[in-house]
Amino acid sequence: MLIFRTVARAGSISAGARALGWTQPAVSQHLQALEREAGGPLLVRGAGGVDLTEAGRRLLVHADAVAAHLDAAGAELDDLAELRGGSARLAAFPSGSAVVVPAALAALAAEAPDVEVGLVECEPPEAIGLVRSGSVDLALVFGYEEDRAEESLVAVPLGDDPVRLVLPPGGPGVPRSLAELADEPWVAGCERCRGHLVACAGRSGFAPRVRHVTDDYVVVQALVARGLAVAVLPETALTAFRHPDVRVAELPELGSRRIDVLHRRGIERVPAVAALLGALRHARPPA
Amino acid sequence: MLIFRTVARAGSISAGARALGWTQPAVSQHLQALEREAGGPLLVRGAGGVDLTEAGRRLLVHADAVAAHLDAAGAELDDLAELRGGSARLAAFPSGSAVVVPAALAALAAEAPDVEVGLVECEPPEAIGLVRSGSVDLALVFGYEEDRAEESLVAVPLGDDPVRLVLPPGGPGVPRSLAELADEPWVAGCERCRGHLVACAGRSGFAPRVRHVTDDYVVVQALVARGLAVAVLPETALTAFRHPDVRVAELPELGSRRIDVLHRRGIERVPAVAALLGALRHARPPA
DNA sequence: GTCGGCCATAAGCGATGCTTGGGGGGTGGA
DNA sequence: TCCACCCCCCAAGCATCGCTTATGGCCGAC
Repeated sequence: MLIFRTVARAGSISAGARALGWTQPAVSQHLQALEREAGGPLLVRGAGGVDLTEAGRRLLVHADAVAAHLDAAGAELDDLAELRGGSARLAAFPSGSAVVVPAALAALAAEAPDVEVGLVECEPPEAIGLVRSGSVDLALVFGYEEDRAEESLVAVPLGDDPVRLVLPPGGPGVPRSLAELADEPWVAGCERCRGHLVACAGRSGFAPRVRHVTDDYVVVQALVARGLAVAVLPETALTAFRHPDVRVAELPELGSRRIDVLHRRGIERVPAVAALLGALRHARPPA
Repeated sequence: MLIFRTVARAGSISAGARALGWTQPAVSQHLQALEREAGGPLLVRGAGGVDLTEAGRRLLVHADAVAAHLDAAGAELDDLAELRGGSARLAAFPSGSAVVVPAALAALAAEAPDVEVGLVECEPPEAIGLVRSGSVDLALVFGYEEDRAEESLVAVPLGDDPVRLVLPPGGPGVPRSLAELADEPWVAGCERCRGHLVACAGRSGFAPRVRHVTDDYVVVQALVARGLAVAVLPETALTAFRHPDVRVAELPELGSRRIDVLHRRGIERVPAVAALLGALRHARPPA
């Protein structure tokens, strides 16, 4: 149909063929095929070119409209491919939303200002559900050694986030091992973080007394700052917010949590998603 | 692109293939090709089917529009092919316009009421020009033996139109040959008709004295009815109008004129034109 | 764990669709 | 009037395209 359009504009089959870079019989055959399925002649072959029949004139109107839509579609797809538009949706856990995501989004906005990114803050289990259902494209999640990786989703490692000890102010020095804190009351976070604490404590031979439960790292530090408990928090959470009164100690046995970006297989080839993923990786290079 | 549309509606490549009556790999390959020229993924393959990417959703909008235009074009072309619309333009000489054309148009209107026919009344030379330039599709023309056929145009014979002698009332019987009228004053018509008269007279050994010139057969008969001249007129003109006072005589040596429909090669396959041509042939079957 | 659905890949082969070569037809100029 | 050019169609050859069958990976459900 686009061939027909070219010929109609050129005024002759030969001229149309030249415009298309083809030979004249090729174009002629296409037009014959088109006329066959149209059920009647579309153009009258005459001296010095062709004239459109009424059917041809009607078809030309639609052919122009189709060509316009094809052009528009091509332009839109080009825009998307070259990041002059498009969007990506991201789910991220709280401290990641506070540290990694703003940096990544700022970098992405600088290099691709027309890409729109939507953020949903939620804990990893929910984030995984959102990725599976297609509600978001990427999920910034964390996991500990004891957590097993999500199958059927692609995990892009963004590095390790070491877990730190968070102690009240003015205490008696820094403990050398977790076992020294066996009798302290604890603040624990979400289920997975609590699991990690319990696992580490178990390796040190005790079961922590979890007195407070909150996954809000500001609340955790507020409690610790008042001397009501001790806690562990990942480095990232402490980067996001650091209460001036708490003391932070490194303790190798606390290990670290993995920070990954999860996504469905294949979606990483969507330009806007790829750009966001790249920005996230750049904001936190794999350790 | 229409394949993509089907798949997007069906929700999976396999379902789309079933809807199209194809196999799954065929559809899959088409989509890969489409994604290749789109420059990015259009759909994300996942469990239980595919989800559209943003590019896919945008493309789908245009694909729907394109499909709508294709459907509309198909419907219009079907209408034209089956005579539920369309038009044809006809040029015809005066007496033909008065006799053959109305009959043909009435018959055509009865069997294809939605076909519009435009009539231009003019003499054959002008009609031929209109056909050549494409201003009309068909031309009802006449010609005598001495006129040569138009080259490069198709002539469909509609029969012969015998030439009659038109005599004033109350004359002395019917002449047995044209030579008996050698001394009469004549009314002659258009150039070709006058040429035919002169040729016939020449074969009878005289040159007619042409006193009046008009190609209007009503005027011719009015002059003859008043006894001002004698004339020849084709049978068709006398069918269109017959002055009550003139006498009409058959004279074999006057011969006849051919009545043809002329058209450009190929245009007879346009449905509306074919219908009009058929109606003309039916209204005046070839003699 | 196994089954069933979904998708991708690979190989085979018929069909599509391009090309070159030749001929008919019409027009304009020598 | 004839020739030359341009237009188009037709036929044959052949590469490519595109569909098919067959197979394997992946995932979710029973």
